[in-house]
Amino acid sequence: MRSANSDSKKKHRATIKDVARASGLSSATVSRVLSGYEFVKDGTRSRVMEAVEQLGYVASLPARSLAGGRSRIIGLLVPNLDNGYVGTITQGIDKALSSANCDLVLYTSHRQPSKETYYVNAITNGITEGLLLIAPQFTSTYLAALRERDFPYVLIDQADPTGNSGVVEATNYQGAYEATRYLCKLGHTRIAFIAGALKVHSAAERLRGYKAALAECGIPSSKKLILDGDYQQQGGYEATKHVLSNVDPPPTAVFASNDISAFGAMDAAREHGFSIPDDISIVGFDDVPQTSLVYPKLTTVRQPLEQMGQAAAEMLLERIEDRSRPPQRITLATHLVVRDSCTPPKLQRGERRSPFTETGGSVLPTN
Amino acid sequence: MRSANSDSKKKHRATIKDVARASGLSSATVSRVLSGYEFVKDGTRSRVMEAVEQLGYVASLPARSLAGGRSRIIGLLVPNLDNGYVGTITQGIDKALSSANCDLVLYTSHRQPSKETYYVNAITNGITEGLLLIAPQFTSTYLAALRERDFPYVLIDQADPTGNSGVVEATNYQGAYEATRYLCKLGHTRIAFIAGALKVHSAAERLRGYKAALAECGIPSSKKLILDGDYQQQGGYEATKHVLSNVDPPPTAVFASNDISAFGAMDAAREHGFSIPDDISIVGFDDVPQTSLVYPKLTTVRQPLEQMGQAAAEMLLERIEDRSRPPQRITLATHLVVRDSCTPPKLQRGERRSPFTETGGSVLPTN
DNA sequence: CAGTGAATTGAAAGCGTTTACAATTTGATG
DNA sequence: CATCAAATTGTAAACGCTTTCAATTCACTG
Repeated sequence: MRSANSDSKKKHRATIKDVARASGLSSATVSRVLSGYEFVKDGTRSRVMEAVEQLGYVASLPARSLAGGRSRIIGLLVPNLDNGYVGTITQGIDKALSSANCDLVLYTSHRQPSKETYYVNAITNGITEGLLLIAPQFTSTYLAALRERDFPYVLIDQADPTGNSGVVEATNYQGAYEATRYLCKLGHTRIAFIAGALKVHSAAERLRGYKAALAECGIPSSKKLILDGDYQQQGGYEATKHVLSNVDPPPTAVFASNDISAFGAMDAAREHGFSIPDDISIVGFDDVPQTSLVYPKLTTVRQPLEQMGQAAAEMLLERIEDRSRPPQRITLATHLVVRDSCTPPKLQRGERRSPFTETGGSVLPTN
Repeated sequence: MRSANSDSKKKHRATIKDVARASGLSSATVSRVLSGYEFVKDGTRSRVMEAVEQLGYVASLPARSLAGGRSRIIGLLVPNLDNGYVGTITQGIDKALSSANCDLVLYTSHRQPSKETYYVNAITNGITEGLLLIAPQFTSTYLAALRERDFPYVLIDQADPTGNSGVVEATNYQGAYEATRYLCKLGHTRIAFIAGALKVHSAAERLRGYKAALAECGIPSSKKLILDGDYQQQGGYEATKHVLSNVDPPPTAVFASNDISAFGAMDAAREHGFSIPDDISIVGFDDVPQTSLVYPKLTTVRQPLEQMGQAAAEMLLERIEDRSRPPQRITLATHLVVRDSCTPPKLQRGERRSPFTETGGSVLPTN
């Protein structure tokens, strides 16, 4: 109604045929030029490019991928978006993908809580060439379907029990070990541990690291100090609340399986009248951006989230190029980042300072 | 190589023809059933559904959208992902989209810094049915291209100068006005303002609100107290650093155009030896999740980010359904959320407390 | 029981690419 | 100059779906 073009005809976007016509070639040749085929005359190539430029032509994604070409779209399955964790990883993914000229489709895993398989079906039947999964909980359901389709995917911060998947993770065991050891060396002997969702591989590894460090420092690990958690702030809060009111004497330090639950622990400690770090030391895991926003700044184990995202995206791209390549596993190093949330414990009546007092390990300078 | 199927043949995913064959109908009928066409016999419908179920059939997205069907994919153009701002909005978008059974393709705007138009071309030629833009800076370039294609889109937290776009935003002017007024009523008379990137509409509005409140409270606004900012933490830090060292007497309060730059202001204030809120009050804008993580908890103007995302997604969906619908504009209310970062100013020698002392306005209870 | 319009289904034409396959050119060789 | 392989381009067949168009079937009406 409101159009008043000279040519009339609703302006259709340019198709490959338009380019072919404009350059006096066949659409096959145009396609070849555009997909970088080798055997095209230079003159032809430039004629095509000129027409493309002039018409503002961009290939239709659906058509291209229907015809078997590459869609250059990668799927990303995330559990949520509200904390920096996923955002930071995604940043890395985006970096790698944008240099490979790929786009990202976001899937949130809460979406079809029941029928995961259907969901995976939907993803793999889409325009997506591959899938990145950030710390998925239901690996078994997903992975079976994915592999059955021979669909390229990479797990981020989660292991595949069968070991058949591409995986990018960090040294969870080692990181937890170092953090716990750090607390021991500060003189803490009652160190509570807030576990993550234990079906997630990283959570189990961190627990292992915690126990190992305790053992090495000659501190018996106590069931009462190992608390259930779920990687959420609320969970960290409740666990800490519980341990402070029910365990006597209370722990002098809390090692939370991730930063988010460490934030919850901080809340609970303060609510309990404890000041951080004077009355209780707190350590987190991940080093999400918020760690240096909280007060006091949180000492934590840095997981190179952005790099992990980047590495995973690159791995996926390689798998897409070469389907035969066997699944790799990349483990990136974690580092303890010492900030302001830890200090040696106050001595209670009758307590002696533990023999470990030097600091050690691969400790990064304060940030 | 490793397959051992009875039928052999690399297992192709089921197509519509397979379903047709399995149900003894034509693919046209299957298509009709699947797209909810009205005039299909109940018996037919159930035969189709059965076959679909049995084969685990999911329609191919590329094929469907090539053929003119709906792809149910929405594009989202974001400036970045590292702060909670975008994440929270996206959460809302995701909520609305998932109830409409749509997926999300993520585009980051830094990607093609030079040729935006090409970028828009690429987006609109893709599988995307519509586009959501979060606070885009280069509206003019984008919008022209978008409108020329008659491509449905909605702006979030950014206005279109020409007023031809669907827009979802918050009461920026009003929010800034209330926050400033709140500071005035606490007794502050030297209130610094850290501006946002002024090409973003919201930033300009917030500045307007600040000035208006000052005027109403009879406080002359001073150029020296209006600082350049860019909505980034670093910018807030530098602006505050600057104003504290170069303006005498220094401001007793800082109103930052968004939370992120308020965090920067907090850093700078502390670095300058000021304690918050005793020596200086600070107010932010947005109410990102981090606000209650920082110490002291930040008093801020809450922008209903999640709701904004949701509203925008819904608006876009409507526009897609009915292209003729004129562009709407939704403005959601902001509220001042009082936390711990503000207090009446300490009186300097010779100063009198300002006449405004009651609190007022639409103030939400502390959180 | 013929007639009529609605309900129901099928056949086949695209949608815009990619990609065998085939045809034509070109260049070098003998 | 004939010959052969390589280089270059075109033709046309998919890809898997939606959607006209037409055909068939139904349910009534008169």
